[in-house]
Amino acid sequence: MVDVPDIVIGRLPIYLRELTRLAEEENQTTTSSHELGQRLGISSAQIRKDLSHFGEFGKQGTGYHINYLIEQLREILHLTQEWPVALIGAGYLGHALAHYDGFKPRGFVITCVFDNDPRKIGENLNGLVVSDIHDMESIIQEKNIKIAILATPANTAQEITDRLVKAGVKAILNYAPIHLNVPPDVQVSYSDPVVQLQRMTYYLTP
Amino acid sequence: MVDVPDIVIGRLPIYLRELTRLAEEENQTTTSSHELGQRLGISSAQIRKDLSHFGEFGKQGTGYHINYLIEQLREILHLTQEWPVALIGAGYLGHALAHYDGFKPRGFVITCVFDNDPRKIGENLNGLVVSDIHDMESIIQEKNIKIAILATPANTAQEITDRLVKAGVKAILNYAPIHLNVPPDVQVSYSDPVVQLQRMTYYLTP
DNA sequence: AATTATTTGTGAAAAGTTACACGAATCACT
DNA sequence: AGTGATTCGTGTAACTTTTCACAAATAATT
Repeated sequence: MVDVPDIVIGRLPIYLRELTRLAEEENQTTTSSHELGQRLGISSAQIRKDLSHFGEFGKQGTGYHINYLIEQLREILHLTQEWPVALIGAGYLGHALAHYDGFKPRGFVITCVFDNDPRKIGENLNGLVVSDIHDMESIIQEKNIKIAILATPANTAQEITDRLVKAGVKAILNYAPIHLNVPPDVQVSYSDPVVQLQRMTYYLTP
Repeated sequence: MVDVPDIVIGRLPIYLRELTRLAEEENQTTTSSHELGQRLGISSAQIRKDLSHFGEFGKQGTGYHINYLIEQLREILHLTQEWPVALIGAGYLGHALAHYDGFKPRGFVITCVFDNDPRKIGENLNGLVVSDIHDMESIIQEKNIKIAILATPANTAQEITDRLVKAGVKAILNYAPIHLNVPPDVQVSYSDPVVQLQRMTYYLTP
């Protein structure tokens, strides 16, 4: 279990999401690697191989008990605790993230919001008061926050990242359209809509 | 040039983004695969291999002329035209996307916005009037739109996707937390912040 | 009880991706 | 003009990831 490829880890949240759907919307208690793969456009063999890195969760002839597999995946992904998250940036995107109701049921709670714009500081954002970015480090350390969502313009992103890392943050979800330099023990995940659109236009005929 | 791996295509927009930065912010006219790789955390050999799928853009001893390489990448990715984009969903996320000023300079223009909520229809969203989703197909076909951004709740996403595909859309950027089923000639790109966070928590010690 | 149909977990093969390393071209400097 | 330093493009090797295919276990059916 020591050295599971990151590409495998990246699929586990997608399995978890679809399993939750199967349980909640289709009211199923059991599924198979074949059914899950069908629904996700992934081969059944890949799903079985992925899961086999962590143990034996299925039963020949039957498949997987959905609630049990959900529980196992939540443990593997360290989702048995709720993770507090710092949100940096209270612009339109910050608003959208602060109001998103999909975080809580899947393990995350936005706990504080920061901005450097005096007009935004003090604003109430879905129950959270926007704090001065000057206080970012102290609040993050006080609340022992390890995850941040970066929703600022590109020109401040690296500078804020450096401050987040110094404050002890170990995972950053970056919405700014820029590559971030971080130490090897800090995770970064990127979300630049234009990069995603440009990848797709390659396949389109102009 | 016929069969370039998708994983290579996915890196080209990142090269393009960093090259633009080098040109605009660092005022450089020339760079090397080594410098570009350093800045992006990618090996120089990989950058050269990636580019070699499409031609020979560099010069031994010198490297790459940035503006020329940008132009070539824009042609490869079909970014010499501006792409009109339909935005589905005028909630908080729709607002954020409609106000994002990063689309235009990188090749995309949100041209129409749809929602099914009567309170939102008619609303002015950064210069765009929100249309009734009932009119989605006719407007998309009339404007010959091939790209859509899906910013709706999960429970309507597949149904709207089916309608988009019927209307001729060939690329969908999906923010709803759900896998979409589409025909093989339609591209889908996913952006679910929770999936990205969950991938990172695997590496965090709880 | 025996037979047939499912389905898992996995070793081995196949396919895909990345890194290495080097010839060749170019540039900078003496 | 010659020497040394850069840098590209690329064939090959190393590594990673996916697919295949099958024994073993279970369930359903006769």
